[in-house]
Amino acid sequence: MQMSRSGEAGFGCERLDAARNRRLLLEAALDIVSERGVEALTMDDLARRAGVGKGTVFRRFGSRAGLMQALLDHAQRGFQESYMSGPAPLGPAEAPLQRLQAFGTARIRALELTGELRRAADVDGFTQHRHPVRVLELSHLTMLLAALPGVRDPELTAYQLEAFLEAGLLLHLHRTAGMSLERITEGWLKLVEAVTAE
Amino acid sequence: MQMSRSGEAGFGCERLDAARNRRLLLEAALDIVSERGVEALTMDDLARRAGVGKGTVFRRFGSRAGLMQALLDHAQRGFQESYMSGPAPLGPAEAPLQRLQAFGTARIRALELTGELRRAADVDGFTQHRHPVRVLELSHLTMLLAALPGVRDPELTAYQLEAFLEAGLLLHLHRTAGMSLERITEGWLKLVEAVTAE
DNA sequence: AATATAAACGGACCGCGGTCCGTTTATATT
DNA sequence: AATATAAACGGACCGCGGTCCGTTTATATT
Repeated sequence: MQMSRSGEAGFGCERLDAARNRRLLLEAALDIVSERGVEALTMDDLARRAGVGKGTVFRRFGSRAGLMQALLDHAQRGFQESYMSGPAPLGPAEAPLQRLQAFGTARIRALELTGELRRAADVDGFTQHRHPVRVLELSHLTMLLAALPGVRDPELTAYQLEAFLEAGLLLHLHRTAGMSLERITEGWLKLVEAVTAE
Repeated sequence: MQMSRSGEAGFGCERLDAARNRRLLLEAALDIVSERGVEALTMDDLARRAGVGKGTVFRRFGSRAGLMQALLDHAQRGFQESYMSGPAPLGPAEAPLQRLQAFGTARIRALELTGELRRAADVDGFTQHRHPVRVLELSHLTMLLAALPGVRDPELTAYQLEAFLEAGLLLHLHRTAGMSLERITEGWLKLVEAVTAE
């Protein structure tokens, strides 16, 4: 009988061909996205570029949103480390209020880079709030808010803050409504001040 | 030569067959949605039920999201009248701060009824912020916020408030995160207080 | 009433995301 | 090395949203 797979610790226990195909697919996806943008990526195209069958793509990532999620996860890894264990003002050396403000400021600054990717990973509309990247950010915001005396319901307040940072909204404010990133950032700072005031 | 159509004043200048088909389609769509839910509505199905060609559906509503928008617009007409010209606390007889609070409270209370419809009308992710229903609500919030002394940037603050009332988020908070409507409403009231405090 | 014409119609068609299931292959076991 | 088997593979297939374009029709004009 075959050993049952552990299933823990990420993808370390994948079969060799599976791991190789994952890598091929992610590389091909990144190529397409950087060449022609997020919208232009189709799953058939991706399968062809990576030299695998279409079924394999869906076996690996579940859906188009899942693939985007994987790309986003990879692209955000540096940011995640920064706000979890990096230097001030994002990291734990800084006071909670300033970390909150720095968090949003960084997110808004990165809008041009990762905005499209985030929006593509959010298409779902319902499960978008369960994506690992978002869940992690949310628990981070909740933790920071819980450390401040003026906040009654840190979890719900975290959702309120995160809602403003949603990629679709920020892109709309910047591109369609024509607001400058400075103005949006200022709005973020004021919002954080407001919800944390005693 | 034929008279050029005015194009103004809604759909009053539609050809008779066009107007009839619009009505047939909206009725059929409402039937399907109330019978089997928003998700179950397909454009082919709708065309068949209404007894028209598929092209006609898209000629009328542009897209699935456009159709949902039309349904939502119809469903929300009463609410729109309430907050624009109805009695207190939603209407103009009440003070701005209380109207703001009543607005969100009403939206949260109506979640079970129109939440799914709103989410379906929002699928786009980018143009969702340009839909007439939302634009109207947004300008209403902006106006109320502009009447309060503590608000520096009413337009941006309106977006921040509206972001929390987004249907996908509220449904997630209520159904997935398990928060009661009372708690969510309380969060809304606190948020309004916070962003309007001097 | 006859006519012209812009508007509306409708269904064949397209490309996409996603599924299904018979085939292949990596790996544990002997 | 041979074997068993669970996992991975891949491409035909499906249903959907959306488009295209030849055909029909409401309506203004004569």
